Amino acid sequence: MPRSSSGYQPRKTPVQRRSWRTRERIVTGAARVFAEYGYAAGTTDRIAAAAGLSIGSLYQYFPNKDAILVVLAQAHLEQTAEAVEACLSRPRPAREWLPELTSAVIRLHADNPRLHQVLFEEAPRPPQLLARFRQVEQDAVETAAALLRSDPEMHVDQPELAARMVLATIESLTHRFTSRSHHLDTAHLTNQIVTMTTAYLQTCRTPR
Amino acid sequence: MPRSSSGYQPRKTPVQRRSWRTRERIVTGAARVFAEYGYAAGTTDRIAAAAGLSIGSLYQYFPNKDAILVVLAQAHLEQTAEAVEACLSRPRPAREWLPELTSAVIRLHADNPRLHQVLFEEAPRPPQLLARFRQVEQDAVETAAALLRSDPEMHVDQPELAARMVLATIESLTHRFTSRSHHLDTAHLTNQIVTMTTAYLQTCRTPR
DNA sequence: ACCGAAAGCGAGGAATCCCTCGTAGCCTAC
DNA sequence: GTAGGCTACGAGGGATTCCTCGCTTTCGGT
Repeated sequence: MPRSSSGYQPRKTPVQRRSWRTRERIVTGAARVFAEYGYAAGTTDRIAAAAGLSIGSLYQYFPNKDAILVVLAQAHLEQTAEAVEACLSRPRPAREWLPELTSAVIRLHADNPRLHQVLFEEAPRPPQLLARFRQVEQDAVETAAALLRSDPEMHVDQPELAARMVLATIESLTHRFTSRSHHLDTAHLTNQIVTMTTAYLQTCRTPR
Repeated sequence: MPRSSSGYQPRKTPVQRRSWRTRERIVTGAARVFAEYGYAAGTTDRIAAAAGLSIGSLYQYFPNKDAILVVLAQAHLEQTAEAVEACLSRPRPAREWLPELTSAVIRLHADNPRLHQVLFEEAPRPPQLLARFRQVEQDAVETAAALLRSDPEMHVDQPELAARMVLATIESLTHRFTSRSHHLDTAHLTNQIVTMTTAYLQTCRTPR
């Protein structure tokens, strides 16, 4: 728990080129430390050491430990939002965007599953982060629902519900099969998730 | 992190009736505290207070904080194993056991989702617990695969893989939709999960 | 009623951990 | 070249947590 002043804003904005690099070193070092030690044992001392930095310098850039975690989490969140945007921005049938989106989500997580687990499950998520999280999720659901509604090959009964289920399935199964070692390679996993969600969507056809 | 002697065995076995009740008070108190405060802030002091007990007495029954958590987690694990056993013990079509199993899993989690989240995601899971976890999972997969193989209404191509996907989907979606408040009531959630997994299984038919 | 053992008590030791603050080095603009 | 701000340092304060240990209270059989 942070004992210091509240807030997660950066303490000072770097002006010299040197300090920009230092900030980057802290963030990437923190990613390594959190992934290896988890949240609780990922101490600020360790993060500073991993960044090749003194503890005092670290606190020139971040007001507290959680602020570093927030930066990491937000980066992942924005990456995800971008991927969703890229897959769902233009209208096209689910047959096209479903495999693409699944593959993108898996790719985003295959990178460093343990870190994501720490960021979004183990660590405490500040309200600010949670709000953005929900927003990205809600946007994705609404966009996907719209695509389903105008899908010429697919007539699902309740697009909102179907979209939520499909997106939840993609993300949940991705988390599950990348975090623990279930020896399911990326290609097979993508295949299985696409099979499952496609089958589901086809079952949700409106009876006519 | 535990500073004390390693191991998670109970420190002493109760002999008087009084102490059996005390042990129970500790476990139920810990469940409340972990659910409310999470793992890190669920201190042994708080647990002792919730159990109406002094900290010293608590350590007469458990060698360290994690040992209490292990008891809670194992209880849930065994409950799950029983539910799986009850649903998959005798051969019958997926049409019958799939809704039953889904409903049972959801019922087990609807109880206290926050506690399960703490037990299996937030808290560190000792190897002993992880081993049992994998064993229960593997048993369930193998049993379900056997059922799928002998299912007269369903001819899935790779029963092992299909069973793993189905079970993973049931558990993952249950966790997801019970932990965060997604205003999906139990009945609808069951329905959706059954729809999804059934649709998946029917897609996995062996071409003949 | 008595006694040995079981159960209960809680102040405090030892170990971390987060973060501050006084000090020292470095860089850029002039 | 030098002044003044920007960056880096790291010992240690303050807070928190897990767990121990010496002592007291309660129980159950005789």
